[in-house]
Amino acid sequence: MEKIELKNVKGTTDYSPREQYIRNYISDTLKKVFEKYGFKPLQTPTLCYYDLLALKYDEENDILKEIYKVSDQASRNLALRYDLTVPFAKYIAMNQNIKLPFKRYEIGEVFRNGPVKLGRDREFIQCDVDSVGIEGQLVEAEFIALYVEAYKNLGIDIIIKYNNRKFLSGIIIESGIPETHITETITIIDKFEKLTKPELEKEFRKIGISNEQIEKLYTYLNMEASELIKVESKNEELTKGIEELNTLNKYIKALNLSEYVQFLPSLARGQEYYTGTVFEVYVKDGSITSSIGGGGRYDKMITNFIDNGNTYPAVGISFGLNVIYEILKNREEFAEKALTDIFIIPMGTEIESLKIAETLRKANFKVEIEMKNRKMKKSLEYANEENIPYVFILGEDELARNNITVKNMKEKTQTQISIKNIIEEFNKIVDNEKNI
RNA sequence: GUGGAUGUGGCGUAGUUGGUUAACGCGCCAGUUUGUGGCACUGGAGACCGUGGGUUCGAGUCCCAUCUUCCACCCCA
Repeated sequence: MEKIELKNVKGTTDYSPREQYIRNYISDTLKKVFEKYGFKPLQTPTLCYYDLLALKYDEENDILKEIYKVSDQASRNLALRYDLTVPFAKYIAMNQNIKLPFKRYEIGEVFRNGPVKLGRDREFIQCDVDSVGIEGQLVEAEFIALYVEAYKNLGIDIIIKYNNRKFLSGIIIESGIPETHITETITIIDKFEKLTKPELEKEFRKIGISNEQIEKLYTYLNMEASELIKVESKNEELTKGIEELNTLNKYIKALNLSEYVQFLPSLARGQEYYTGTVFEVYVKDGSITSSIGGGGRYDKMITNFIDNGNTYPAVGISFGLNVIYEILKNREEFAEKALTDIFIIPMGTEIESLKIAETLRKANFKVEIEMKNRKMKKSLEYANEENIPYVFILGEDELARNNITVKNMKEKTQTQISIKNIIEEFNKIVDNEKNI
């Protein structure tokens, strides 16, 4: 047999038990919060028809180049999904009997055949929470509350920056920039925080925006949330955007969320499909500069996708699982976390040990048994490396007295407890040590 | 896609101006007497020096190509 070189496909990674434990912890924590807010789990296939994924786009679009194409034995043109939104829209289109509003979350693998760098794989997990069929800012405020609670449960302090796309396109029109330049202008505005003023002006001028227009734009981009009420305009888009922002602000205040949010008039988010409120979540202390979550309202996308005459207003947010993992991985609680509670070392008492293991497992302990006939020294070394807090030793001596030795690895103490009352007596030991 | 780096046992590295059996740390395995751990000591396994060509009496060390990984830019999640 020929030897092949072992390596992972570019842009994919293995996650070790320790790493995956943390990743599971993150998604478990998030799922609980999602369900608390009434979002239901939805699972869609990773394998799709290529035509479904390409539907929204023309041949020129970059995203098409990033789609992994595959085919089956019948030569069907298939592809791996590149996001969770298209499958979500597809699900709604295929199940038009579902009652709106519909709220779902999905955590799943998506694939993009694009550039690879730190924190950006070609196969990665996306975590999306969306509601469809609800207009207005109430649901948006609830998404902010959800963000706050979710990150609080993960122990991460955040600040949510928000803006409104109608406001954004409104101020562009108000500044006298032609409507044909809205998208390009937004792309530049998105860099507002990153670039210096001269750099920005250079970019603006490149697409033909005059200095006067730039100045006008700037007065809006430097605005505070409290100043929005004062703005008067005949521009319908701008008026609507401001109205939505003011409504959202009202809810934010009422829900006591003000300390977690910040109005940022230059926030755009890349996607063109957003139509109203947009959010972006950042770590409060700024230790990580890229966003750790984001989302917004996209009222047209599903509507256009389904195209059956009904409207499907939608709001959705996503969580950056990878960057959350990067934040959590160095925490001590995970580094030293024991994945097993009890390690049993049988000394010629394999059958009895297995029975005891079953008893302990029924009481919800995570139990491992030494299966190799190695020296006790080696077994203890293993327990030590794995940070397993308790080792049970069952030898002929103990068995003769119906006892088992319980060893506390950290305190280096050990005592014997009776096998018959093993759960109670062990719990007692654990409780006592907690009190110390 | 453009530009720049990188590639030596499982991991991190050393290998001087090309010259006999490629070194070190960590890890791994075994032992330091019998059923007790994180230390120490002793011994051991493990590398076609990314791959393919070339130069040379001789290459991990020089040349060419190729791949891998990484870092910028671009683009985005």
